[in-house]
Amino acid sequence: MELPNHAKQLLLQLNQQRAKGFLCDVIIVVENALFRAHKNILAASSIYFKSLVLHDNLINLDTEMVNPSVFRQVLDFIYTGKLMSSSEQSNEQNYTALLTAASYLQLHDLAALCRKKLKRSGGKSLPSKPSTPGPQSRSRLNNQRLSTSTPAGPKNHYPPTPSDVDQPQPDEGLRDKLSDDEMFVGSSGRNGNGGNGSSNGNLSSGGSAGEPDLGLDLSKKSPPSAGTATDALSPHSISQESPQSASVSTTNSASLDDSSTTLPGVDTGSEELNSSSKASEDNQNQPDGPPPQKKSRQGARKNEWPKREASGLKSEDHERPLVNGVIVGPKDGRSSDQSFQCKDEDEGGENGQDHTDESGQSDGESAGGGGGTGGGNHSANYVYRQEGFEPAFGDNLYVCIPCGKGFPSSEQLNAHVETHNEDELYIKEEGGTFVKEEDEEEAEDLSAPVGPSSFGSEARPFKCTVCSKSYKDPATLRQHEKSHWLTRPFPCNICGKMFTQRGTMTRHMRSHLGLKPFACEECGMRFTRQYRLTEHMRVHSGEKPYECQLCGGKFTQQRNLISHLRMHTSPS
DNA sequence: CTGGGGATGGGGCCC
DNA sequence: TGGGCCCCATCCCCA
Repeated sequence: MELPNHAKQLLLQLNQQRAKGFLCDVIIVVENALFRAHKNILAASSIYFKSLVLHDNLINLDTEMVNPSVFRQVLDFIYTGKLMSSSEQSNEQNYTALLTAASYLQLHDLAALCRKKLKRSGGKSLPSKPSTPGPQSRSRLNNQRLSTSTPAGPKNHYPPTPSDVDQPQPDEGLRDKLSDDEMFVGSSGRNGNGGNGSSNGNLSSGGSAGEPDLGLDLSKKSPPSAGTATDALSPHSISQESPQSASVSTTNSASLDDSSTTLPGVDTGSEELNSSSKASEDNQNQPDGPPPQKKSRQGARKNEWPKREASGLKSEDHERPLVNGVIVGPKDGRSSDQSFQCKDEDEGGENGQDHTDESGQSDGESAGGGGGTGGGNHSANYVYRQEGFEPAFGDNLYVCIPCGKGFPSSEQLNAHVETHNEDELYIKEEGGTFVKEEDEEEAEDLSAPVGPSSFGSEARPFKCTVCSKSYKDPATLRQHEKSHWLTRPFPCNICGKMFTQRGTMTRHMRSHLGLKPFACEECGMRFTRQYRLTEHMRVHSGEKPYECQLCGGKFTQQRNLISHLRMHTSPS
């Protein structure tokens, strides 16, 4: 007994879900375009994707290898098995580009298809050896850097180089990768920065030089997580997607919707951590008992950040995956960053979901991209609309989210986006919100009592003309002066929040993505920053280096000492 | 119920 | 650019 149309129907459904962003759990960034998709689907169609989605919910593709238009076709192909030709370019060009992309992405069927097409059309332009573009090698470097801790061989790079991908043995890049991931398993290197290898160098591929926003290497050391990697990546396992690989998403289960929790029997193995993942995880890790945490507190804690995120995403939307909707920048106010607002473009996708779709095809109503609207905040999200998914925009498939304008080409969108950034650069002075910072002095004395504390009084010849703070070197002064600017040059690509320092912004991005590279060996808890881990380790060691001079109370953290001191000093 | 303490998250900023 | 440390905010637990 076999349903003849089963596969087809299934694909159809999936494609419709993609159209609505329903259950989409990964965003692929291509230049300024964002595509949403399902990890499982991507992983099932390409080993390369498989390795990427393993640790990341945001994937940045090398723009030298694929552009938004091409990627749209690629994605369509993945979800439909059909090649929709692009009207923008000559067919041959298009197939050439597609072939390059397919090779890069290790979509071998698609590549073969393109080759066939090209051959048929006389294809001498067959790009059998796409030249190695700069960014590519950049990302490769990056990946090597990222995975320095892994012994994986010299070819330890993620985005396979073109020469790799075009090899007949497609799995080569993967194999390298495999070893990477295997290294994650139980590799608890951590601490001294030892552990963890790569994950996505791809985020850094960033495309054409000088693309400040996208070329982020957010993962830096990626989580030693993914105990799952081993089998998830076994070369032949594509079709037998193990539950583990399905569950991997590690980096950000926070952003996965509950579907991710529907993988009960999943033995996450050492996959630990996933600090953000739900309670079920604890059980998975410790099938026969409570989690190792000494305090239930920690168990509870584990949920914290997902919780926050969820709360930010509107409670009605129960854990709607962050990536599912495009997240729009917070309005203002400091803590606003903690409450991302999820664009509800796909309302129907989640609750009202399916249904609506039967009729048809990919013409669902509201599309992936996110309602274009933007509602006037400074989001920096730019979505490339997936064809057919958003009739409202007609031919203008490239839509700028902040203002909702559509553009017929990525170039035009890019140009437009530029103007946004500039605007944002010079606006943003709005009342009051952007304040804070100078409240540090008072606390200073409080924290003084103990701790390694501060300020030697070396020469600080570089003085800020605005606030007269002084610094040892001009670079620091420059950096400081930025804090006086009315503008913040570094926008978060996901929520649009602006930052004065790139580093702060990338760190912030990590929190979106749930990248928590630093894991505690004792309890598996994970952190976004080394410092946090250090701090946390005192919980286990019992060390309490901070002592209150007034009452002798000891604290593991300086900040707690400070708040304690407030208690002493506050009138009440 | 409340306040204090423990613990964690995120942003700013200096080095 | 990344690390480290500061800050505030917040959550949870417990007395």
